[in-house]
Formats: sequence, C-alpha cells, structure tokens
Amino acid sequence: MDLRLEVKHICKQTGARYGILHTPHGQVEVPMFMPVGTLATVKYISPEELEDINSGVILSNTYHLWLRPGEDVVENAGGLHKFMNYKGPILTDSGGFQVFSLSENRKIEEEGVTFKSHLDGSKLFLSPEKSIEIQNKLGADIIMSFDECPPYPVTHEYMKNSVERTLRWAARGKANHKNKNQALFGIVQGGEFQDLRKISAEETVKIGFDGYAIGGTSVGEDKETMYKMIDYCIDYLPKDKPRYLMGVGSYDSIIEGVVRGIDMFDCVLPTRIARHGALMTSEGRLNIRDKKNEYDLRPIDEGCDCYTCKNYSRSYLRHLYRCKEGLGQRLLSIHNLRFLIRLMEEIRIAIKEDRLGDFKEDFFERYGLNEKNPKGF
RNA sequence: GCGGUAGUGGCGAAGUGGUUAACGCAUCUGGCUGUGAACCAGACAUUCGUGGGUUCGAUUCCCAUCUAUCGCC
Repeated sequence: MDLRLEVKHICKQTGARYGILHTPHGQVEVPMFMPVGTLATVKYISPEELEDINSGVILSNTYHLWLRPGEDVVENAGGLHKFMNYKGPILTDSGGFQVFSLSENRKIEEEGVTFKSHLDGSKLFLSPEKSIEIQNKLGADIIMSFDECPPYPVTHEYMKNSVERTLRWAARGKANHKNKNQALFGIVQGGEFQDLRKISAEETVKIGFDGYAIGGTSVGEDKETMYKMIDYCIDYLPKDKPRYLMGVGSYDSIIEGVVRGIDMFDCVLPTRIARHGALMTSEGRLNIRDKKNEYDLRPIDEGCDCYTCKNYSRSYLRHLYRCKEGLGQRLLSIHNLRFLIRLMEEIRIAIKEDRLGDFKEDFFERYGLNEKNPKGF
C-alpha cells in the first residue's frame, strides 16, 4: 500500500499537524480540503482548472458511479484517473452517506442496505463487500469503509446498535479489500454520544486501517455538537495516520477541525453554494444575485488570486448568474474552491510558524464570527 | 359610426354576490456541510380600467365612460 503520512510539524500553539500525504498519484500537503466530484466530475470544473486551483485530492462516489456509468465502465477505461483525466489523487466515498441521504427508500439490515435506485426505482442492494469490490474496480487512491451515517438526533440505543453494526461492516469490508494499491479508511461513528464515539474509535483502530475518518457530522447538529463529536474520539486515533472529517466545508468549521487535529476535509458546500450564487469572501458571505452587485465592478474578493477574481467583476458574474449561463456557475465554483484551498494553504503556513491560534483569532475577527454571530457558513 | 369581445400585481393568467383575490414567470431576500440539489424557502395586488348604481355586502350584477381588439359600414 502506497499511502503514507509524513507529519512534519506540530503547531506549538494548537497542536494542529502539518504534513505530507504520499499517494500513488503524488504527494499532497495536509491539512487539506478536497473538492467533491460525485459523478467523476467536480461540477462545471475541468481537471485543468482543478490543477490551477491546486486541488490536490478530489472525491468521487461509489453509489453514484455504481449506478451510472457502472464500475465496469470505469474499470474498462483504466480506472477513475484515466476515465476522468484527473492526474492527482482521488478518494471514493463508500456509499454509506447515501444510506442517510436516500433514507426514504432504504432498508438497513445486518447483511447490507437495500436501496431503491433514485434513477429508475429499481431495487438495489449494497453491502460492505460489494462497496469495497466496486471501489477496487474504480481504482481511487483512497477508498472508504461502508458505514451507516445515522440521522441526527437518534437515541443512544439506536446509535449503539448502528455503531456496532458499522464496526462489523468495517471488518467485513477490510477482509474483502483486494486492491492493495488502494488505501482503505475506517469511519468512526457514534453521534454526539461520548461513550459511543470512544468505542467506535478504539474498535475501528483495532481492526486497523490506513487512515481514519470521523463520520456522522454535518447532518443537522449544531456546530458546538459537531466539535464535541471530534473531541470525543480524536485522541483514540493513531497519530501517524491521516484523520479525515467527513462532509465539513464551512470555513469556520474547517479551522476548528484543524485545531483539533484533523488533516482532511471534504464538502460539497463551496461548489453547491457557488452554483446557487453564494460566495465565500474575506468579508463573509456574498450573494452574487443581490441587487447591490448590479453596478459593482470589483472582483468577488479583492485579495483573492483565483482566475475569476483576476478577470471578472461582480457586475458581470451577477449577469451570468441571472441568465443561468454555465460560465457563471463555473467561475463562481472556481472562486469558492480556490477560496477554501487557499485558506488551507494559509492554515498550513500558520501551523509551520506555530501561530495557528493567532490565525484563528484573526480570521474569526475578520469574518465577524463570534458568539453573537457564530454562523460562518 | 354601428355591433361583438376583453380589461385582475412588472408580464401571463385563474376566480367567486360574502372571512386573508389561485397559480406561473419576473423581481427582491434568505438558506444550502461524506451532492438524488443550475436547488429549496420566504416576500411582493388594503385590491380586480374609471365613475356611478343595485345590494346587508360587489372584482363578480346594471349603467355610463375610457382603452384594446375583432367584424361591418
């Protein structure tokens, strides 16, 4: 297995880690943010543009690619990298999140999950073994255990059963993992329950994985609860393996996560809200569709180095958005992605200079985030 | 000039003699966290061309008037 985390520095102020993650498709620095490209494409963004924003690892999704085009089609093309022409590292999510997001049409049993296809309504069955088998064919650098991501809130009893089942699924998945060039990550669950997070973390580590993810976050709980979910389990995760906080992409939560020792984040937030006209800026949120931007010739963010900010005005971007022109969606997505990736670059420098604590304070100050306005994104 | 038809928010368009006048588009504003999402939600007509009348009550009925439109001289 070719995945290795090289921890290079620990921030003296916060304990956050800076490191290099070595993958079969090159090395990337952590902490990092990973753009999401569910259907083997980061919506509207070409691989070349991803390289320009220094994207690093990107995500794709097992459930969705399984349904369409089918893992055999991807395998036939020589794997995901060749299929979608992305040269950097790729991570595939297991489909576990779809158990949660498609909850109206699913039945969870010990053996696996029965879904109703969202495309044609046909009955489908996904198990830990099947998920790993599909991911082996897709050929990403990092693949994920098939877990259950329970909704929030849920009773302690439900969560306990779910956590235990996810552990059994993790072991089954690992046993079925055939492509040893791919790193396999386990996923810690347990909701907001301290005891279950601890058990989930310890037992997942016992099974033994190449990296560990914290799942069950960003499912409707408030931010303080989410931070607790991290605190309850992160100390049980090995220090020499990457730690991945799943589904988190608001800039304030990313900083809070890094401070707590997280190395990897992924989220649809920057791309989705960009498609819907919302932008991340150094002064907080900007809705490009708002009338105040009609005659505004400034870029989205004066300090941003992205292609969009270097070449286009708010006035023009608002026009494109309102006309539903694809170029608008693309330029806005480029900006948000670059904004977060640049934030990670700044975070890494701050860690290396032992001043992430100051960085966090300054950042929250600058973005007007405090007890009265804890929202962030 | 005569006859017919129609006049409801920026536009299109329901509707009924009786509490808050559908809906669509546009506009304005929010929200989106391991993507079933170019999505979702909210706001937006003290008022139904205008002036009278009938009625307990009229956007709905009647008269007049204006405007548009069709047909005929």
